[in-house]
Amino acid sequence: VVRKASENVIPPADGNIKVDLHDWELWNKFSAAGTEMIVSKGGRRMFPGFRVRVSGMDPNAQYCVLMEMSRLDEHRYKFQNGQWSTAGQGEPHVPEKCFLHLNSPASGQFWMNEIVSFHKVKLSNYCGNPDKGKFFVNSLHRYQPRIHIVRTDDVSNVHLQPKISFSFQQTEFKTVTVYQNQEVTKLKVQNNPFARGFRPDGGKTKNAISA
Amino acid sequence: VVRKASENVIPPADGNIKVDLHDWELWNKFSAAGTEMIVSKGGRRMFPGFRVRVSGMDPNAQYCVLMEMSRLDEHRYKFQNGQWSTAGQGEPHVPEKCFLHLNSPASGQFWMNEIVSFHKVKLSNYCGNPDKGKFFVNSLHRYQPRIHIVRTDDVSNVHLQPKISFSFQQTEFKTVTVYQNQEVTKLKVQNNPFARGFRPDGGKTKNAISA
DNA sequence: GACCTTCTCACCTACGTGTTAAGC
DNA sequence: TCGCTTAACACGTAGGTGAGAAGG
Repeated sequence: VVRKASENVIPPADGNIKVDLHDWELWNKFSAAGTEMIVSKGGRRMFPGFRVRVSGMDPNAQYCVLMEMSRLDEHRYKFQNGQWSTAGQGEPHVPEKCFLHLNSPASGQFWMNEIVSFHKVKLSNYCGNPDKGKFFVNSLHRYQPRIHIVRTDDVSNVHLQPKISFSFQQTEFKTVTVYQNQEVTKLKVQNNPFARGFRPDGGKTKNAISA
Repeated sequence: VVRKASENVIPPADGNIKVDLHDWELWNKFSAAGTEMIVSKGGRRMFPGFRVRVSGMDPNAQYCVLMEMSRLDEHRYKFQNGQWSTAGQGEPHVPEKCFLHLNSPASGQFWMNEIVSFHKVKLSNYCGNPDKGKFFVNSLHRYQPRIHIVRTDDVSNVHLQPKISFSFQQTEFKTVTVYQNQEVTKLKVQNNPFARGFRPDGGKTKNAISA
C-alpha cells in the first residue's frame, strides 16, 4: 500500500484509514508480466477490475470515495522484440476527472462493510461523447488508478476538501489497442470469465475470480 | 405534459423549460388498460421505463435532473371481478427519496441532446439493504413517477433549491406482486423485449420498442 | 378457503471477451 | 512496409421476463 501525502489537512481521526487492494495476487501476476489494458473508442473495462477494501474509518462519519486515473509520466511507449521501451514525447496530458463512487456519500460503516468496486469504469481513447463512467486515456501511455477518500457528505466541492489518497504499485499498466505481450493475453483469457470462450479447453475450467 | 407549480422561485430564464414523455404512445396503451408494475424484494424494473426529453434549458447553465416516485393517495387497492377498487387505508407513507440522474450535474446542452432515461430504476418492497437505484414502494398502492429539474451544479443540497417539476398523467400505475389484469400482462409480453419468450409465436416478432 | 407474497425456472436481451481482417 | 487503430464476429457472462408452484 502506497500512502500519498495530501496537501490539505486530514482530520486526526482519519489518520488510521487504510486501503487494501482487492485481488492483489492476480494484480501481481499481471504486474510481473507487464500489465496491458485495452482502450477503445466505445470504452473497455479494465481487467483485473480496480477494487479495494477500506478500514479505519469513523463508522458514523460520512465519506466520499473517488477513483482517479493518473498518468505516470510524459512518455510514449512501444513494444518491440518482446520489450517495452519509451518512444518519444507522450501526448499532452489532459487533467483527469475523478470518478465518484456511486454510493457516495455514505457512512464509514457502509464503506468498510463492502468491497469498494470500480470494476465497471471504462477506458476510452475518444474525446467526444464524454461519459461519467469513462476515463479518457491515450493509447501506449502509462497509467495507474488511484483512490481518494474525503470526509464529507457534500459531493459538490469534494475536490476542494482535504483528502487521503492511496495507490498501489502493482496496478500500474500500459494502454494498448491490441495486446502486445502474449503472456498478458494468456493471463487475461485464463482469469477473465468473459474470455472463457478462448480458453484451450473451450471454457470448461472455472476461473479463480469473478469480474 | 402536466406542469406542477413549485413553491420556490424559478429563474426567469428557465420558465421555458419543457419536458416531454418518451414512449408516450406505449404509456397510453398501458394507461388505458390500467397500468400495473411488479414489485419484488430484490427490485423490479418498471416497464415501460421512465424516459423523457427536455427542451428550453439554458445550454450553458448547469442542471441536475432527479426522479421521484410519488404516492398518489393514501388508499390500499384490490383487484376484483376485473375491476380495481379501494380497499381501506394504505400503508403509512415513507417520504420518498429522489433518484439523482447519474449524469448530474451537466449542461443544458447535454441534457437536451439526449433521452434522459431512468429505465434502470427498480421498485422494491423490501426496506433493508436500501440501494440508490431502488424506490421503496408498497404493493397494491398507487404511484406516479415525477421529474425535477434544478439549476445548479451543486449536487449536495439540491433538495433545498428551487426546482421545476413535471409529471405525466399516463404514467400513473398500481404496484402488484403478480399481475392482476390479463390485459396488462398481454401488453407487457407484447412490448417488453425481455419477455419475448412468452409471446404466442415464441419470440419471432420484433417489439416496437427497446427496453 | 381467499388472497397475497416469495421462490425457482426456462427463455430471452444486453453486453464483456479476444480474434481476425480491414483501414489508414 | 510497418505500426497502430477500428469494426465485425463467435462465444461467453450477467441479468431482466412472466409462469407456476409453494408458502403464509
